[in-house]
Amino acid sequence: MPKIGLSTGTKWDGILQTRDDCRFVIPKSYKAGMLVDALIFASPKLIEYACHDLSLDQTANVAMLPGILRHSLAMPDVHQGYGFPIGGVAAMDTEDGVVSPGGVGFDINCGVRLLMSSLPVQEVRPKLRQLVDALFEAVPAGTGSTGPIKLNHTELDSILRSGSQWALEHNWATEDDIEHTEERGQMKQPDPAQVSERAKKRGNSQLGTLGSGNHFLEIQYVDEIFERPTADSFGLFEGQVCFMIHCGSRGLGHQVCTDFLSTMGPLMASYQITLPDRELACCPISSPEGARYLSAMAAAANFAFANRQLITFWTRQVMSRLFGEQGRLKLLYDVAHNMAKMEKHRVNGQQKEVLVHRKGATRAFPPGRSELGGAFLISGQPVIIPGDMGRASYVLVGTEQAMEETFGSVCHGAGRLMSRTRARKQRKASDIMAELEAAGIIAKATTRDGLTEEAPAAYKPIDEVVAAVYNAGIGRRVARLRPLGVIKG
DNA sequence: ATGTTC
Repeated sequence: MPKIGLSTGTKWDGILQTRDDCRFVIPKSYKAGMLVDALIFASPKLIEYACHDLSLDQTANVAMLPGILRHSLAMPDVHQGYGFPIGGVAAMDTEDGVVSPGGVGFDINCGVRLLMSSLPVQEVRPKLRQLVDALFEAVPAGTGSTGPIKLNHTELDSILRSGSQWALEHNWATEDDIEHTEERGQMKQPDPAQVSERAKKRGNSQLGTLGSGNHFLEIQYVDEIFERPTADSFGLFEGQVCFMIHCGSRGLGHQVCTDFLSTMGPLMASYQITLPDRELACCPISSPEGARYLSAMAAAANFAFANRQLITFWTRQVMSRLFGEQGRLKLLYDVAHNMAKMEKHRVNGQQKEVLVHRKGATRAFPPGRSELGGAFLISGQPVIIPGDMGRASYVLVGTEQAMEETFGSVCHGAGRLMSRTRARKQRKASDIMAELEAAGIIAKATTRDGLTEEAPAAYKPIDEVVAAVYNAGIGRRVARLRPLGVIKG
């Protein structure tokens, strides 16, 4: 079997077949225990990147999980994560398959939304510094940051049950926001009783906060439209100022993941599950523990939807103060990047319900899928792909090809190229800030590390990641956005 | 990602 050019020093030394320009395969014969092939979407350059960490080993390991259907999938932004790679997709048979907290990730329902203004970039630039300062003031950011809302137990449970719907009841959201959020901002079958007291304690002061790491609030403008009719139907136009919010379920979701990893790990032997990596802790979907995790995950996901909705509200308040009626913001869409969901897919010629784990991957449904309401039923689902703070972000749209190959999924971002430690050592925060300013981008972060670890050079080139997606036909480009200002944790 | 080692 052909091996592709693996330079010395790469960590991956296994079998990797090149199927075409954007598809690479690790056959199940590679390693005992693999139940299906691993299929990686990439380019010759991006697959090289994936060979430099544990991405491919992890993608092969996921192919060993009981009940996995079709392929263990990796997106072009893949990089190593906890057990599963980030940029991984795995769909499980609901009868004999497993659910794995590591297949969702620590930040349950980490996700991203795009708010559209009606303002052209030239009208915002004169007030850009003021806008960045006001947003930095209005949106709590950073590790352990807390917000102005203190929730009692009853209210927190209400958020865990209702997500964005709770925000609507308190006038933090509009009906239009709900219609433009995946799952209408309310995952089905949440159970607050499955969320530990410790998780609730961590979450009860963190609603409406950004957090740290790769989370951000960015001011952007539409730089290029690739598909005009779709852009028109989404409400996107050249020069338009937009706001991208990227964050998740904060300490609450993190604790839910931690709790269930320690619950499931010791139980695997009793379910006769043997896997090569303890980070792949899992239980059958049909087991009590599997069901409990899914209902706790749904509750944490609802917290994340409400969290992004509150940050939306703070952003609208600032825009209204600075631009009045002109500063109105409409939500294009809100997508989850870290989630396991029950969905109907065609497998081996028949429609069946499967559990799709997406970890650092975005649902990308085509026109006609019943989950999509209103205009998206005709256009297909908007897919929002953040890049890095210096280059670009994208809006894509879902395709039928994705349903056939990736259970309706695409990448979730650029994907890290270097570790946080390496990124920190490589550049000074003041240099990155100066470079961004020279490019007309104003960045404001709570810590210097927040900037160095998230420097553009720490990420893969988003243009190439997105090119791999549309070359494979699993998503189409609608618009590219450029950064103007960024708030970091 | 994360009260960045209960």
